[in-house]
Parts: sequence; structure tokens; C-alpha cells
Amino acid sequence: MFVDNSNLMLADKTKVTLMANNAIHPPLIFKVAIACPLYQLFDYLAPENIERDKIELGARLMVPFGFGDHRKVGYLVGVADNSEWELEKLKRVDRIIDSHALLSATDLALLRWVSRYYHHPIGEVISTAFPKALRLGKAAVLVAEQNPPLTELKNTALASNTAQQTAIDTVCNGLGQFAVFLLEGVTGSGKTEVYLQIIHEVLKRGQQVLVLVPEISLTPQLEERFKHRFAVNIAVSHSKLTDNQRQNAWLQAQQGACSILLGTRSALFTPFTHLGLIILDEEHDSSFKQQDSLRFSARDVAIVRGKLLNIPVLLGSATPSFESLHNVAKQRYQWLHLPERAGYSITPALHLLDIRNKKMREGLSEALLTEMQTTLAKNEQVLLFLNRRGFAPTLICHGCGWVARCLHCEANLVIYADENLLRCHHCGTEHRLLNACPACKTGELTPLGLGTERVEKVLKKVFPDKVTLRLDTDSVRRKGSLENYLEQIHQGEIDIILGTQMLAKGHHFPNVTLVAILDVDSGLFSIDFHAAEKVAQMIVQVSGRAGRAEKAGKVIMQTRQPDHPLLTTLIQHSYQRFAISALAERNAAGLPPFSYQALVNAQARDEELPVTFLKAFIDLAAQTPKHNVLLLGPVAAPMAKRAGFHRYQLLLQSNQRSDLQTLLTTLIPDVAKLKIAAKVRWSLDVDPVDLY
DNA sequence: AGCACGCCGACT
DNA sequence: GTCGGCGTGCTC
Repeated sequence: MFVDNSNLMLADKTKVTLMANNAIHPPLIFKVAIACPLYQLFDYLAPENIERDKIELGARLMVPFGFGDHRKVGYLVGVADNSEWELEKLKRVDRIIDSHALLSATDLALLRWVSRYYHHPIGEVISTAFPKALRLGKAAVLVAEQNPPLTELKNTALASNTAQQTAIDTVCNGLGQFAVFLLEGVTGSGKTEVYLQIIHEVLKRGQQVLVLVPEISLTPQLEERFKHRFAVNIAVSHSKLTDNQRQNAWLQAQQGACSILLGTRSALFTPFTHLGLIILDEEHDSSFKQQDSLRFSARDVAIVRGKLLNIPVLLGSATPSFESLHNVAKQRYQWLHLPERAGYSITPALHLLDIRNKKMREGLSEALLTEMQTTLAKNEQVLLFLNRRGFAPTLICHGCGWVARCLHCEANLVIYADENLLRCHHCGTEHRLLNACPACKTGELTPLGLGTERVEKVLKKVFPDKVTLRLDTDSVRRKGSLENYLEQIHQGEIDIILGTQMLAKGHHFPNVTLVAILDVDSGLFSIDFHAAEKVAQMIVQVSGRAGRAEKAGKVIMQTRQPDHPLLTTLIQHSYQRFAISALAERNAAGLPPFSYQALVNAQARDEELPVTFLKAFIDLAAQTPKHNVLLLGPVAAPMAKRAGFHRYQLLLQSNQRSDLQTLLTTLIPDVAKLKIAAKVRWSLDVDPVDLY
């Protein structure tokens, strides 16, 4: 009788095949990273009949993951002959999506470094390097067959001054090897021209350039200058573009079809075929630090990338970060200085305007109004800086002292008079503007403090025949309106520009000859030790908007602290001098960059849970052998409640970066496994710049 | 992160 | 009697 043993075979199929495989060659195991919040790789059986030498690390795979027939994209990061798991429990890879990996070995090494340094799950890190469609497993298409001709260059050989030429020569001599250059040059000193001439050299070598800027609004003007100068393919990548546009830029860089990629911090992980230089403009800008999910510093990761690729990294700023200045002092970076304004530009003069006991009109002193009058009479433009949106930051009852507070945040509601609203800047909650005090019913409700909307109203009253423009996130919410407004300013259609932070970033207003910082004091008394650095940078950056070309500029800072050392040092000496003294203070206090920090944040709707979690974190750390890391906290975050969530934090600090890293490496995966970790929203920020 | 399993309240 | 709430646990 014929014996059908197929059932038997089926029952024991896995074992039989494995035995057969073992007889010929050992099983092939794929080590796969998958985008989920787990600090581990997943082992899979390689597809059947695969040739081992055709496997490329970094390739995307489709793998079964989780329940039922669920599939996810995985990233191949290793191949092995064995697994710590029982082979019967391993699933098999469905298919290899990329026969040729889209990431190089160096790209993968960079992503693994990022995962280790920021203690972020490897699968999530790798997936952030890909455009959305590729993350979901879509096939990558070819965007161009060949590299474009890289030698067609326009308008070369512009005259540079000595300092510019020295900077250009120094970086160009360093092409083809790793080095970090800090190009420090005041606004108008011709930094961009230095970039252009160095980029020219890199292009001549047939290599690509990655240029990173902190803000999307800075890309159009740079793109324009690149296009005017170089007849090469220039790709742009930032989050205001469509997924398709970003993917196209990504593929062009990855296939060597573009010579320059200009983008914001998210463009940093874009793969290139032959990257020769990374430029990071406005390197001091805190927008280079991502403040959610993967909290990486684009500046620091750019430097690691330069090191891995053995190419130079050029950091540029008029107000370098203290960390970069410290690295120059330690001779880790080479300092390149452009001390003067190129051409005929005149450095603006800084003045402190003591407003103590002075009569004020909605935040504007008589002396400032007179200065404005004089400037406007000459048909020159005035720029006023006030870093506070809305009409007024507080609504208070003159009768009983009641203040309009947000129900979900530990914050006051901001008055928006035009919209007849009270709005919370932290959770977005809106209320109708009240007519009567809800507490005493009779008291008069009074706006307290100044916002841009309030100052705009008084400006229109005082200067009725002049055109005032308010520039803040509320007024430029509509897409593309910032560019339109900037164009109007350049066309001379605007007389008075009033705005927030967004004015301090890189935009040039040649006909502005008077700049006033209305309230410089508000930045001087923060609990965050970074505050002084940020205020000094803001003052110098805002000052840089004034007095271009042949026209002298004037900068006025209204203050009630005319003897504050930050202000006097900046005015009597320089940003550099202030940086030196502030760095000395940080050294004495054992603060970064003389020590190393990581901040653990925890928040939950329940008020007790964040503290319980952070205490569990401390308990785990205490079980770790002697680690020389100071744990400070838990303490309530500076904004203790936000959008209904109670927030606490724990600061870790060490004199040795390696001590801090070693502790975090063992601690974080264990913390993630804590039961309570699932009940709070927690995050880790390595090298935090915002301590709240 | 997803997604399923599981044990308690208001509905056709 | 069921639909669905989100607490808990798992992913090679």
C-alpha cells in the first residue's frame, strides 16, 4: 500500500527543512531593524535560495511582524549564521524590496551612531532617514540616468577681500579630509560669497554639497543665489514641500543627480553618492535641535557624518554657539574670521536707552519715537523687535486682581483684540474675550503688558501717514505671505516693520537704518543657563538687520537694566568678549560645555504618575554600578502643566560624556521595559538646549 | 507604535 | 443578551 507521509512531513516541516539546510550550509539569519519603539533588532530567516554575496546591508525588506498577516518594512542591518532565538520561532522575510540598498554602509553607520548616542530605537532612526513613501515600502524609481555635467559654472571669480580669501583657501586646502571649520562673520561680511567659492571648488572635483539652514524661510534666497551662480542641478528639501517633492530631492541626491542639496535639519540624513562638503549656516540657531521624537542636533550629527565620510564640515554664524567657540578654543575646530563688512557696509552702532521713570506710550519711549520720526523723515525704514505675539500677554481685573488663565496649562491666556479672543499659546484653546470679570462681576478688565498687535495699533495712531507692517506667526499664517511681505519691504512699500523672532533670522533689509529692541529685559532673567547666550545672539542678529550698503545703522535697546553686564559687555566690547566671560562662568559652575547633560521628561494627565516614573528611573540608576552621573530631580517642569498634562523632569549631568553615555546605554532599555513607562509620556533629550 | 485580548457599562 | 471602553501585553 502506498504510504502518504506528507502529513508527517508537514507536521515536522520546519525541522526537516532546517536539517536539510544545515547539512548543506548553516541557516542564514537577517538582523532587521523595524520602526517601533523597541531597543532591539529582530531576527528573520533569509528568503529562500538567496545568494549571500548579493545581499546589501541597508536594503529595505518586507517582513511579517506582529499578529496575523501583518507586514512591515524592515531594514537589513546585519547577516548572521545563528540566532539567540530558536530557529523554529523565526519568521521568514517576505521579500527584499531593494536589490541595491539605498543607504551606503556609511549612511547606516551614521544612523547607528545616532541611535546609540541619542538612545533612540534603531528602527525609528533608520525610518526617519527615508521619505514617507519609501518608509511604506514603495519601490524607489530612477530619477536620472547619469550625473549632470558638473563643470558648467557661471559668474565665477568674483573679487573677495583678504579675510574671505583666507577662509576660502583654508577650507579648499582641506577638501578630501575631515575637519570642522567655524566661519565667524558679522552680517554683511560676505559669508555667503565664501560658501559659493568653496562650493565651486567642490563641484569642480565632481562632488556634491549639502547645505543646511535652520529655517524654511531662508531657503528661497540661498537657492536663488546658487542658481544664479552654478549651472548645476540644485535640490531643495524641507517640511513645507509635498512628500513627492521631498522624495524627488532625496532620490536625486541618492543617485548623484543633483550637485547641491539645500534643506533644513531633516535633510541631514539624505544619502549621497559622492558628498564632498557639508555647510551648516547659522549654526548657533536652536532650530537645528529637533525638539520631539528623535531629539538630535543637526549640527553635531553633521560633524559625525563629516568624520565618517572624511570630508570637511563648515559651520557659519555671526554669533557662534558657545559650544562651537569652546571647540575652537580646544582646537577641535578651525576658526575662520571675517572681521568686517564686505564692500562699503558700515557696522551699526548699539545704544542702550534707559527707560526707567520715562513716560512710555504702549512700550515706546519718547526718545525712541523721536528717533523713529527722524529716520522716517529721511525716507528710511524702521524695524521694531518685540518677541511677544498678540495684543497683550495678560488680562487682569482692575477690581479684584483675577487673571485669565488657561484651564489646561499653567499659563495665562493671551489677548487677541482684533479677533476678540483669549488664546492659549501652549494648547491653542480659545475663548471669547470677556466683558466682565467672572470673579467679582464689577471690576474693569485691563490688558497687562505688550504684544505686537498692541504696538501695531499705537504705531498706526502715531504715524498715520506711514505704512506699518506686523510680522509674526499670526500675521504670516497664510502660505507664502512672508515672502510677499519681505518683497514689499524690499520694494520700499513699508516704512515701519514690527515683528518677532522671525525677523532675527537671516533676512536682510538694506534700507532699514534704525532697529529698536523694545523689551530687551524680558530675556535677562531666565532660569535656563542658556538664556544669556540666546539673548546675546538675538541682540547681535537683530542688529545685523540694520545699516547695509552705504547707510549707517543705529540700534536702540530699551532697558530698565542699563548696567546689566550682558548688555554693557555687548555694547562696550563684542559678542566674542561676552562669550568668553559667559563661558568662564559656565566653567566655574560646571555647566555645559564643561559638563554633559541629558534631560528626562515625563508627563501624564495624572499628577502623580510622572514623579513615580522618574523615581523608578532613579531607582534603576542607583542599581547601576558606580557611574559618576549626578541625577537632579525630579522637579516640576518650568511649565508644570501643559495641554492637560502634568510635566516633571530629571536632569542627568556628568563631567565625562562617556560616563553619561555608559549609564544611559544600560539604563534606557530597562526604563522602557518598566510597567509605569507605558503609563506616562516620557522622553530623553541628550545635550538639551531647552531645559523645559 | 500598532494591534489583539480581556473584562465591565449602556444600547438594539 | 451584544457593542465598545481603554488597561495590559507582545512584536523575531
